[in-house]
Amino acid sequence: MAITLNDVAQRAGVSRSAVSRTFTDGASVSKVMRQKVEDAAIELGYTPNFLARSLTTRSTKLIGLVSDNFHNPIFLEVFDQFTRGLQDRGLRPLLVNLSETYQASSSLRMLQQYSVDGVIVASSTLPPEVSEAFRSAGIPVVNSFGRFSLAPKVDVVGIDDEACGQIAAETLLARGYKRLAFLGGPQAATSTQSRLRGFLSELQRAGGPTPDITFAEAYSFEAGRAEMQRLLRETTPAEAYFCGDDVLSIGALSAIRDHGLRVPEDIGLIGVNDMQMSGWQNINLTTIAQPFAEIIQTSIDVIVDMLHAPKQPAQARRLPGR
Amino acid sequence: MAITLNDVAQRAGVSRSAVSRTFTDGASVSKVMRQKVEDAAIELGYTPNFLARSLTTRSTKLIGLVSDNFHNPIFLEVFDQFTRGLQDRGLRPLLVNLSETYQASSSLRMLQQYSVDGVIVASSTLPPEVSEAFRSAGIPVVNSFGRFSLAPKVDVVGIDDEACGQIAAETLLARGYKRLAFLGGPQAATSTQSRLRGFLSELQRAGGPTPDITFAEAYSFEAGRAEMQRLLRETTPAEAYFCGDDVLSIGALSAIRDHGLRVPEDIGLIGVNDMQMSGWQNINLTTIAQPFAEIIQTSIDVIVDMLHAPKQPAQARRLPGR
DNA sequence: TATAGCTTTGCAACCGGTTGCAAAAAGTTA
DNA sequence: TAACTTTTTGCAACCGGTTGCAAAGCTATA
Repeated sequence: MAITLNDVAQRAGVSRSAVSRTFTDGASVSKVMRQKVEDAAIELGYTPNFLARSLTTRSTKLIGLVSDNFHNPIFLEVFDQFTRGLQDRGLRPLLVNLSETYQASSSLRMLQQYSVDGVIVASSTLPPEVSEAFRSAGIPVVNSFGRFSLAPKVDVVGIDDEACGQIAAETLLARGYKRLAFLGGPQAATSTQSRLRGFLSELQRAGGPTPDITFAEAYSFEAGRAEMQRLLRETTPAEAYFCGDDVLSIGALSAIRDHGLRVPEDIGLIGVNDMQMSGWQNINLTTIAQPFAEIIQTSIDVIVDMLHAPKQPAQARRLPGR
Repeated sequence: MAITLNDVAQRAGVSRSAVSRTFTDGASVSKVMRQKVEDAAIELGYTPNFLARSLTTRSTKLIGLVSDNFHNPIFLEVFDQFTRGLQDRGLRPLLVNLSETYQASSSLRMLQQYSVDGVIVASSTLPPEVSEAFRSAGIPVVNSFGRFSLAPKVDVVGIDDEACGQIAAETLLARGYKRLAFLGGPQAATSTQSRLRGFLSELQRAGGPTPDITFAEAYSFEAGRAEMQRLLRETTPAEAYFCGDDVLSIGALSAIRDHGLRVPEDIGLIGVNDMQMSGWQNINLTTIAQPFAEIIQTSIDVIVDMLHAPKQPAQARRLPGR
């Protein structure tokens, strides 16, 4: 069926090792030998089998890309950049979609079976145990968009959620809003908690009044809309809201406009993520940009480093938004 | 390093083949043997190496998922469903992001090197040659969201673009609009052309006037907005527009509203795709739903069938929107 | 021309599995 | 208990590559 090393060796009238060596860089082959082999290879249309090779070299160039976030549009950009970044370095993303039906534990076993060289867990919501399981199985792993910690068990690259909260407070205050409020994502999420912490500390520093604090059920349009509707109906709305993320903000925005109020004149609003669509003129949301490109680049750098020098102590990095 | 077949065999005091057989279903192993092996395997934490196995079984369960569409938010849903569908059937998606820097030809070679069992090309814009290259290399391939053809060289599963155009005309006419217009995606795209054809034929059947026809530069917000702005400025706008897709429509929508006109009172608008966000209350777009789930399911079914019975004649399927 | 030193090549074992085949073990039947 | 089936098991070859080692080939030097 497919052309193998043997076929080429036979065709070129040389040994199998000779063929192998011409396709391994750094191996010693003479000019004439290389020529003979390459001619035969081209003639037959030979391509070395990476998987067979990986058996002895113990490197598949396969990287597990594990995520559970297939609903927030921002993640399409994330996948785009991850796949390109990996491809550029000759690595191949094996995509794993974690869900209720496909659990982290089976993904670990699966990725082990495929001898991936490393794993990138790209998710802001998966618990750290998921990444840790890979590490204790001896697979290099980095947790992108994971939560920051001073003594992380695995390498983490994420945004600085506290800084986000500070920027939000700063920006809203600078624009003249006084009575601010926090409309977070799910209360249990650490990203929510960290952003809240940063938001509060900056407010305190600036001497502003304590903000109202509520949480939406999820990082989704519907949740943001529902919560803002409730706020407008049941409370005296604040002058400006710091919302959990852009999708949430857009939901809140729709509720505010439906209520006959204008943004930013009547109510201020600031989101997080700087998704493409936040800039669309009919949405036009003020938002804190996450350094997606940097996070992804750094994550890839980290995993690549680990491939060469495994078992450094884990390190958590957080990059500031703007 | 990792636990291998040999380790388990030794630990259990049996032959290598015995171990292999306990992990191959359909092989003949006695109760006691199986027990001994499984005990040893659990004790050592053994997982069979899929890649080594694939060498002899000639099946990797790897499926290349090739796309160039990492910007239209609808594709996040597409990737979500593809990955889940493949996982459910024990297949593993190897993601390939085609772009200027990563060409189709190198992806073919790469996927060959990884001995993928099959390839799904998920794109409405890639030329058929891309899929055809896989087929002529002997790799089972299906082109999802590809263009329909009566004598296709590879299997295609896509929407019925002509039917889309008809539905659009029907719907707009039924809602009382008379002077319709077509605001398509890129003129060169066959999807654009087919939708136009269906749109025209239905208008003709219904005896409506010939519509104005223009094209946007791309399937994007900016392109839709720019083209609609031009139309509002330079022409007498039609009563209703059939737009290339949802993102385009949302761009057009924003232009219309900025121009002080209301949808649907002043101008009608209908898109294609039924993206999640089209239903968001502050967008609220009328749109033709594509049967994404069916297309993806069918694509997977087709590729799975090919794995078992390769080399059926290629067939193009098109599923109607609604 | 003989010798030393470096480069190139092939042999054979190995990576972690599978599988056809024949021998061994177990189960049936008379 | 013997003869015959059927099931289970191990041996050894193989999948498509890589690589340590020693022999062979070359070049340079004396």
